[in-house]
Amino acid sequence: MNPFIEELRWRGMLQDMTPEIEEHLNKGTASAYLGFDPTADSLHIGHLVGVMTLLHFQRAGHKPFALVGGATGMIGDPSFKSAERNLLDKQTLDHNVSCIQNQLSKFLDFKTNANNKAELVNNYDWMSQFSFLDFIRDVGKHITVNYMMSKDSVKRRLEDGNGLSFTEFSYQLIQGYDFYHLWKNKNCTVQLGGSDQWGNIVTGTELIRRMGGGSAFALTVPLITKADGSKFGKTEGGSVWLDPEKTSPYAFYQFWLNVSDEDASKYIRIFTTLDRETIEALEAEHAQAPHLRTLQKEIAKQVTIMVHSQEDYEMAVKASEILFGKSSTEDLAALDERTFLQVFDGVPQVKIENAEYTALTSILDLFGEISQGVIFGSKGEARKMIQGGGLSINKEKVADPNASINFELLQGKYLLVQKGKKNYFIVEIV
RNA sequence: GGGGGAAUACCAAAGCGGCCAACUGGGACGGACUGUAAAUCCGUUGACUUAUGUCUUCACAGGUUCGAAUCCUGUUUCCCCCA
Repeated sequence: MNPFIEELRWRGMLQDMTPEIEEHLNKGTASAYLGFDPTADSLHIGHLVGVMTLLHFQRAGHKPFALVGGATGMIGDPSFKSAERNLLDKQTLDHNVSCIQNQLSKFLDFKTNANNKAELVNNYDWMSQFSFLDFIRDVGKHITVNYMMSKDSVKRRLEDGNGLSFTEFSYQLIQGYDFYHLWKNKNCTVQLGGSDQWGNIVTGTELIRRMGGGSAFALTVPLITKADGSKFGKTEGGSVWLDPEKTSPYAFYQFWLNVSDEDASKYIRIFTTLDRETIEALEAEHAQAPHLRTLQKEIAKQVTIMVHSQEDYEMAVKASEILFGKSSTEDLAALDERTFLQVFDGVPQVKIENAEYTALTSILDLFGEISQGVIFGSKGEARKMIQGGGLSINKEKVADPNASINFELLQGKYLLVQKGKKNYFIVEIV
């Protein structure tokens, strides 16, 4: 029985672990690391699982290392990818590394005076010191190719005929060496990671045994899935990023709010730090009145606040109420301009000259060339949508495409156009 | 190498001289219902337009015909059978 492992277990975050890890963690403060691949200049919500794992580790009194793969990112992990990766150039990589480091610093406690202060490391710092010859002599010598080829991640690539380059093949050695390096220099005895990392991690423990004669441990977290089988963390717009420039706090909040009931129980355990009693109480509440979506709201709240801020959360709630609640034209008109623009941050905008606007004779004309195809590709398309009852302006449904234009402009200059349920556009009359 | 078959819109799949911008299913997009859900039901789905219209489509290039996705010739690709 180890508190950290128990915590992961009831949260459904335990996939696999090496045999003696519990006894090891029970001995006192241990150190563990978890790696992040700098494939982009922001983390996305998939990475959050790793972040939470480290967070629980630190909360259990242990010392977490967040490793950003400045070196491994140059190679590309073959794990469960179907094809060879494109390599990023050094400059992009540097940029990505610093962005990700910056984001990570928000989640773990890097400032505490306690001895389990979180630390940020970059494997480029030690890997870049290595010459190729030194590496293959000092590290490569300890691991056989047979061993490396027996990994599922490599086997799969060999079997499906696409093959993999020597570069990607050697990935597990680099990652394995990271573990050895941290074990040797930072007394880091545990590596945490997603279940797809198991093979790489074990190569690390193997290296530690052979090169250092020591023992080290591994624990993996399951891959996050969705009940309907589609990929977790994706929306029509692509990944859900932690960077507010890439995914607005509003969109971020919405993502969590739209999680299905089946997934909500699972996610609230993984992505929030709420304790077991609280979660079970929320689940009971949710079961009583599923339409209130208690679980989704709580997840969305917790995660939005953790990743963004209290203010961003409140703004997202406000925006959601306006966009999806029973708000009316009056409610819209009552917003001050600042709030209005914040709520509709990221919504596509069209600017129309006042003279042109007043010259329009029918609603349909608004979607002709004057709006540059932003809202509709053509007038015919707009007409169909209006006839299908799918268009609202200022929250009021437009029924007749030929009706004349007679809208109250919000803030004296905006029109809020809604296409379908979730697509909003702002027309600004200038 | 010989013989046979197929190529249709995002996908699958009908059509086999005019009634075909092309049945139907899936997907996508809208609507109703609902919990900003699932299930269900309804509508749209070549383009532009809103007239009861024009234009561009049924592998590609030619041809027959008043008229072709439908017939003929050639080309390309794919599948099957025999060697």
